[in-house]
Amino acid sequence: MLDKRFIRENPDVVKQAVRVKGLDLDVDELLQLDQDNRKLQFEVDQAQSRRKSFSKEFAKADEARRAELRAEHADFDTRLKELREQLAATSARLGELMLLTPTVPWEGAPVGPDESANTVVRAWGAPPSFDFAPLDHVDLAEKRGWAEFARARRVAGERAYVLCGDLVLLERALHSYALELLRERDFQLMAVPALVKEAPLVGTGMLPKGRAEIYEIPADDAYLAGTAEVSLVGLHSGEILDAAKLPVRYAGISPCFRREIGSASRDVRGLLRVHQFEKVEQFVVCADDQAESDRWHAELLDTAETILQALGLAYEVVECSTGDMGVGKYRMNDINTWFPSLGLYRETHSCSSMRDWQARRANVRYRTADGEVRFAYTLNNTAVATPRLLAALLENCQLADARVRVPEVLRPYLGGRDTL
RNA sequence: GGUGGAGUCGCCUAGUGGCCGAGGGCGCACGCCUCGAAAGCGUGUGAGGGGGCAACCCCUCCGUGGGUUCAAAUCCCACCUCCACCGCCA
Repeated sequence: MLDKRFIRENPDVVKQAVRVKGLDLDVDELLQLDQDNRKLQFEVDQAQSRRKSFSKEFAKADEARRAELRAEHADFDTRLKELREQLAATSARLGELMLLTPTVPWEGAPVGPDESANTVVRAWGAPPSFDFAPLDHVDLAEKRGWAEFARARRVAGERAYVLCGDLVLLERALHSYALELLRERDFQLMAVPALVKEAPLVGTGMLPKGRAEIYEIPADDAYLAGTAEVSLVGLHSGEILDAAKLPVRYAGISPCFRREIGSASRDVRGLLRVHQFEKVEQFVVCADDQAESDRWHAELLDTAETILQALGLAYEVVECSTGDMGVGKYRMNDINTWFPSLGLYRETHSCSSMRDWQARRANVRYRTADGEVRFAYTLNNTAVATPRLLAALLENCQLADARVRVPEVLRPYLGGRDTL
């Protein structure tokens, strides 16, 4: 969501953002509605003001005068009611459009319709070379008795999986390592709800646009969140934070649920694209200062890269194009990790700067030292999302005999074992 | 699942239809006093929207949404959250 004043003053900038992001939003309609809405608001305010003085007079009036006033009121109230209805209609429509307004992307983002326009900004590590025929993560896991797919699907349908034995421990190890790293970097560890109400989903920007992607539980007016970000933003919804409390840094861990409705029959094999997964998410609320936000963006990226480097996984950092980054994002960098079985890099992390787009929706503000109330900036990035990263780890660290070498940083969480 | 109680300006609290245009206390800020501070005294103390060149003015907000009424923090309905107890349960 954007500042209405900004839209009024920079309609062309907003239109340009709508265009490069490939969105469907009529900015002129929005501006017209905004103008209509303000006019109506003004009229309603004035009518309301008169009505108040009527009521005061009524309290002091005698019966004869009261009858007169009642008669005058009848007309007046009809008109006020009409005005109110018009105002409700325009402001509801305006609100809908406001929820679709995009963050203006940073000038460095490649302009393009989708991920095909993304560019690689740097790469780290070399894909491993094997002197044996490496297995893909599915074959490897099944060979070791570490996963069940057919049976899992009997229980939970397509894209379901069961992790078994050491793979359960390895998954935990990845999360434990990520949480510990983030704790050392002054992030507050948070285990948050995945079962959430509608409001935080709207607040984060997952709704209304992403409705098809979210599991809904209508009986309880609830949803299953696709990321811990939903709860983390929601925690501060409606608050005015003390500037001294900023930046707020969270490492949120939660199960995540995605319907993958647009991915029918894509990546149906294995652990790459599943409906339920486990993720440690990095999340920051900071002051509305672009330079500071940029620093946090870099730090969130650095933490993710530190994790991948510590795991010894080759990756590339991608600058996401305007068409790929989504409505609310100012800047987005994906990190793609090497998957030997695919022979390519696949997304394992996604780092986003939202400016105040999310904070405006969720109404997260802060008070500056001189008492001014402002919307905060928010950022987020994956730390570790499993089982996708688990699959990468298996494939990259496999040995000729189908054992898996454990990266050193995970060994403390696996009883010191160097292979599984 | 059931029963009862409660949600007011950062915190506590007053408020049972018009004197609430929300009072008081705490906290906070500024001033007086003081060598300095504390205490004391005084003044101020929310958010959002709109109008005006401006000083300033108007409207909305007492958990949320409806309703009754000329008029709602106050009455009615629904929902949300919290507290207590009962039942069930990891």
